[in-house]
Amino acid sequence: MVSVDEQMKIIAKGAEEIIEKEELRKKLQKAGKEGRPLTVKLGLDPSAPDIHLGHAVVLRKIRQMQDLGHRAIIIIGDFTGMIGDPTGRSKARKPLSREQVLRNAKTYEEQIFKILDRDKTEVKFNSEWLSKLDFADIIELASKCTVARMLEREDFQKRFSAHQSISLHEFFYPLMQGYDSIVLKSDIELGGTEQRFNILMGRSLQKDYGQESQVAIFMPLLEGTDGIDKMSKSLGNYIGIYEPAEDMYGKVMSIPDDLIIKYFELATDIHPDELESKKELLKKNKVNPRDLKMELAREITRLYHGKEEAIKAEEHFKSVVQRKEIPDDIPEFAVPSDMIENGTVNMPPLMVAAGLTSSNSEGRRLIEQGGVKLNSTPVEGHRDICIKDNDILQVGKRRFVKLIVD
RNA sequence: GGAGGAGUACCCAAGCGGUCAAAGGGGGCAGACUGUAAAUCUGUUGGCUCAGCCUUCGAUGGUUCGAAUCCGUCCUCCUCCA
Repeated sequence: MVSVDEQMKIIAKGAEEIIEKEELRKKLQKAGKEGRPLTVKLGLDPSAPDIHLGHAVVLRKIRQMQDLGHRAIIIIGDFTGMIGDPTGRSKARKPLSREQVLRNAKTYEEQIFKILDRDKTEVKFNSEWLSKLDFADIIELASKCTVARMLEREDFQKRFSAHQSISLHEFFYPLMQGYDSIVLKSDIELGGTEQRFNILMGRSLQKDYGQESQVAIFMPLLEGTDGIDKMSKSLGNYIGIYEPAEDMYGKVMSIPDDLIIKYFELATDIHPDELESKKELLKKNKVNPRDLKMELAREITRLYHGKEEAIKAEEHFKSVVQRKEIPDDIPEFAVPSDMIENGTVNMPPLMVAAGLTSSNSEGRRLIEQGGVKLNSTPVEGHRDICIKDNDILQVGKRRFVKLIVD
């Protein structure tokens, strides 16, 4: 069994805030003595089913706790999903349809086990208990929270003072999420910082229902590859956990240098001591940030694709990006015979046909800018370009096609 | 229900009768450089059979030699009042 101090250290790595640290220590001590695991709860809102490294921050933290012997309960908020979390919203969310929720939930389930330990995880839908509450139960639950307390929330506050509508049922979102904690008797609940209100509600509700309060652990938001905004699919700055190893590696290499440590902290499972030594190396300029970033890219890729794939992705990066070589496995494109005339070809339409560009004009521009290469030689002019079987056509740094000519 | 305002390219945003394929910024892409697909610098960013032509400024119908710009109708969004 790992010592309590060591556990505290690992759990605290990267966490923005833990409420309360001392309670956590006591829980860990007690659990250690009784030889039982702690129950860690994470609620997932079934509205965005594509998991990227940003979502993975909390999941990784849970995985770290699982590796310390604790167990996780993942709540798929199928019932709460019908209300929609009002957090950060300036308007009431559109409720999701029943089918939509179920479909998303299923996708989630498939994805989370790329990170979590299946043997130490239980997945539950909160409709299981929430749909069974009768009106008297709901009144009792609602009596535990005052209107003033509810309105403390910044998002409600704003909407209220701006005279925007807040439906009563939106007040129930935090209550329901808190009720989940009561049913599960959770010891710890994890969430992003934006979950502060909801998770703290769980703490006070558990106390009201005669339970020991859960410890709240808040994880910070992870910035996307642009280094500015939080990672999100709609901003296009995300690294999905299902992306091919090469893309994942490359995308990590494209993050700004000053995010390297944060990524190590939040997107990998490396030990806190190791993290410290990396910080130290970087601070004292004892390491080239590039090398550290390559290590990061390898580590993240390894987590989702395994060691072998990660090494391959690194090799690919070194050869294609650093040494500007041509990779081995290039997709082939059979050039339609009607595009060839006396062994020559009109280049822009060929690039469109091969899926390298989206219009002839774009292709022309790229050629003029020297971004198109045939067998490593920049293409000059658009028409009457000689091609032969097995020629390598390259657009930009990393789009390649092998031309097949009969 | 009443009164005003706004809808412009991937996004934000200027333009308010011709010189507008439409300023500027962001983002994207490419090139150079480098210690990286970091940073920095430069170029580029509707389409085509490309010194020319075609289609675009919420939709539609007008006025005009000529409209993103003026007028009518419609749609969507915002603000204020009730």
